[in-house]
Amino acid sequence: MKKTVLIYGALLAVLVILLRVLEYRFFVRDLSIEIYIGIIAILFTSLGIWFGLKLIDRQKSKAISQSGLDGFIINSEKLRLHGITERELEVLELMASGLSNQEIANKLFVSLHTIKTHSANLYSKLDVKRRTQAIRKAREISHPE
Amino acid sequence: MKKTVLIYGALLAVLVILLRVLEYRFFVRDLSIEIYIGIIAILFTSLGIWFGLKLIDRQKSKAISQSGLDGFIINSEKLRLHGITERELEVLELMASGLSNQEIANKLFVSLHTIKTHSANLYSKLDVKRRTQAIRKAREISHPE
DNA sequence: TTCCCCCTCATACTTTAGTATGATTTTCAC
DNA sequence: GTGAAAATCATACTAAAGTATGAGGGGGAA
Repeated sequence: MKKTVLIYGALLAVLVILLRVLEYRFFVRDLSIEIYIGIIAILFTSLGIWFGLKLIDRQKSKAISQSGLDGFIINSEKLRLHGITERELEVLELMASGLSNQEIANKLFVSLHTIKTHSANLYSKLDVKRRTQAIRKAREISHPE
Repeated sequence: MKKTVLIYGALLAVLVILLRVLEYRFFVRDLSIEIYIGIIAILFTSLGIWFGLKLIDRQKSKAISQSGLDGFIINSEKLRLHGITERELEVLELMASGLSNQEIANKLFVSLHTIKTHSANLYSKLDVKRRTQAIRKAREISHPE
């Protein structure tokens, strides 16, 4: 956690320095400073959005998993017995809602690779081969009868 | 939606101008430009975070409004209203049971190509892009509420 | 009988999904 | 603070899924 802060701090510093250098190299006070400021603004707004979403996502997943929210498939308790983790559960739910791996990755702010890893683990835990089977099995486990 | 963008854009512009004015009034190029940039960076990072949160909020309400379902027995009648044929229905059911296209093809004694054609037609009739979405949508149509 | 719909099959792609393996980093309990 | 479990990201594949387009045969309705 502290490392993360340091990294972000460093990144920010680097960006600032880089911008400074750019200013001297290319803008040389000739180019309207408004444009310069605009660039900085956009850059850091993006950074902020990304950072904010990352943070929120972390909080959210914790909160959701406890409130037992949302009527979908998932009976967390029963699925947990199969060794399925919190994150895998999230991925499973999004899968069941019809999203592609890429879309899930965007939604959770992680890479496509990560989603693939999660889903692969999920499949082996549920003893299935495909996402459609995983969805089906999860439903069976959650709502037996 | 377009209005929102305009509002935010205007807000951003105002901020930029304000910063520009501030620069002339108080900093007058004496104060180290790094600090100046830093302030801008922090400001816009905050703006970004706030904006990101706004976005998330909107997504969340949408996502929640569309979930909820249960067992999946397909109500042919209702699906037929969407122009889905008998064969397509069969394919859909087998899909929902987690079979691959190849497996479906074997089961129905037709070629893989045929299954792909059926599923493509199915998707366009259900207005979806993937099999998981088709399954979900079919379930929604069959068991509304 | 001719037209239209359904089912079938095909070629030739592009895009996602899934597998195998390895690595780093967090987190949490002991 | 160590160690184990989770989560992340990555490379490099192979295997499915999905898209676009065309085409032939069969059966029912006009």
